[in-house]
Amino acid sequence: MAVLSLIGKLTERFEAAAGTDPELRPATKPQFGHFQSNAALRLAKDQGRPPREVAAELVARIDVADLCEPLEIAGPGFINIRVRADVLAGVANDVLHDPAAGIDVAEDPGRIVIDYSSPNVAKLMHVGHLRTTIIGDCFHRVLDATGNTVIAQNHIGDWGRQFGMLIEQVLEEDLDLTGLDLAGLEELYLRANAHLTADEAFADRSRARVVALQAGDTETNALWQQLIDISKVGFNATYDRLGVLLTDDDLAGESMYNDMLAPICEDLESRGIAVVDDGALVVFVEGFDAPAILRNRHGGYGYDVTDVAAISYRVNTLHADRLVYVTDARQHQHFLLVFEVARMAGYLPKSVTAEHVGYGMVLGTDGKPFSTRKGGAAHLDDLLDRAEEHVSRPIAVAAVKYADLSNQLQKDYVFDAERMTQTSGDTGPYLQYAHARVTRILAKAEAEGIAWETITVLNETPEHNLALLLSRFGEVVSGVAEDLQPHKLCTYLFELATALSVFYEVCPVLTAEGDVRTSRLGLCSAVRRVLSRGLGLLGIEAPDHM
RNA sequence: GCCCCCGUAGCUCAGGGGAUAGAGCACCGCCCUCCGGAGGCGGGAGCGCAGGUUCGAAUCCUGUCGGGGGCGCCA
Repeated sequence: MAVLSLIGKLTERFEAAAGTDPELRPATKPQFGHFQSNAALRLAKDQGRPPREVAAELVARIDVADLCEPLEIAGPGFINIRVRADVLAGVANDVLHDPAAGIDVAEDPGRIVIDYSSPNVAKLMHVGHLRTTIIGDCFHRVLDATGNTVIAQNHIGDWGRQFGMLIEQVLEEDLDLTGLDLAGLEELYLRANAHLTADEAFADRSRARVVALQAGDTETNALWQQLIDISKVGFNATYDRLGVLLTDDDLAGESMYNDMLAPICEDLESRGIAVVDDGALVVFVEGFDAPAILRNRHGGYGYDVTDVAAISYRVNTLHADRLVYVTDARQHQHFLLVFEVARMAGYLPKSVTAEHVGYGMVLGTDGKPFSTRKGGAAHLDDLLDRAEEHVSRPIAVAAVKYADLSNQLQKDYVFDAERMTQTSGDTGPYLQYAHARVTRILAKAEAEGIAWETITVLNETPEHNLALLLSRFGEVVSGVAEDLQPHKLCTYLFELATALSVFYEVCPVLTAEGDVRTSRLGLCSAVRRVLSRGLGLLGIEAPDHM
């Protein structure tokens, strides 16, 4: 049984007395106590009475003496709440002993498909893939921790016209693919692309090769499979370096939907949802100026219909009840359009939600799209290399992930390797440090044979602040599971780490005595668990020493 | 031309109806016989602009300016 959050308990009591959601919020200033309610201000409006009078009446009716100090009315009619010290010790103790560290299982856990990462075969992962991979991994962890069944779908680009030219180029060079790695394939890609634009005959052969691939020609498909296998090795090397959850089991490339495309077109056309316009089969959707193009006038299928097919597969075969897409923000309208088409088709029922989480670009410190020092298009590994110029690998990865997740996803963000790897300030390494330091204290206590079991007494303000923060962890995590905004978890963890530093200043742990010492050790232990768990949800390791 | 996203401190970012708008970095001043000072305390400095809704607007609405992006057969 998860810990019922403090704010949850208080809300119940207030609601019982006030008959309305008290909208409890953490107090904006320490002198206002721990929480505040503005309920009286709203009620006063409806009742046409002075707010302070309404507040006074509420205070008289609300029964929270077992949880709080006497309620106070302040300003125009705010009700300020200060939680009793013994209650704070109790909630900290609950977190300490809760195996989930206060994370609640979702009320209505579901099957959630997350579409993320999605690199292209025969190409190295580039800057943009950093964000989708990190963000999707965080969603994966958070949604899993809150009791959902998460199905990752790595929608790799393993189908389409480019394979015609790639395979033709391999045949023409009589290239032995077995000796190549992903970087080698990318070079092949560049050669093929240059060849394509320069040589009409080659372009014709490439088009024919695409047809052969789709027709299942043996030699063509064998080469295609080789390209994919080599690419997978390259992708996995990057995933290992990043420490994300993706495996080959999550691969669900575009090619998977190939056989679904023609039937979908037939289905939609026969029902009058899709129409032929200018030679192409399209779906017009109200509110969108351009239609979705299912099949182009040459009979080829594009990404619109592939994404519709993917929705159908995820709903009908994977039985998802929530679809999450993590791609860059420029594709936002595309996905809204595709969702709408799938709704019109009935492939995406009302009971299934579909969300596109768009993220902004990665910028260099000059404010322009991030590029290599030479000015070229940056690969994902270039970014990690840049961070590793300042700190060792595990810390560099933490720094990059935290920098990515700690601001609002839809905004562009500045990749400043030097700043993000600092161990002071709002950074990943700072949080890792906080975890390492508190771990050290606990280890020392253990080495000295000092045991701690229960948090019984918390008398100092910094202890209260830590306990209050601990009590909020569960709701912060459910919030991220709900609205998919990981920066809120980052902010929370940074506040917790900062509160821990303040605590150290005034509350000696090992040199304290009796219940005070065991309580402080317990508090440290609970904070350590939440830091570790919280970082884990961001996909960041929490080392015991640095 | 239409549509989407974003304008908060010198810089990087939180806050998205509620009290005197917060943090980090940088800068200045204090605090080290102290479990990890990779700290703590204090200081200066800000909601692009104009209307509107509201008891109350950085937050919601409209307009406007600025930046980025998207607009039929690429993904």
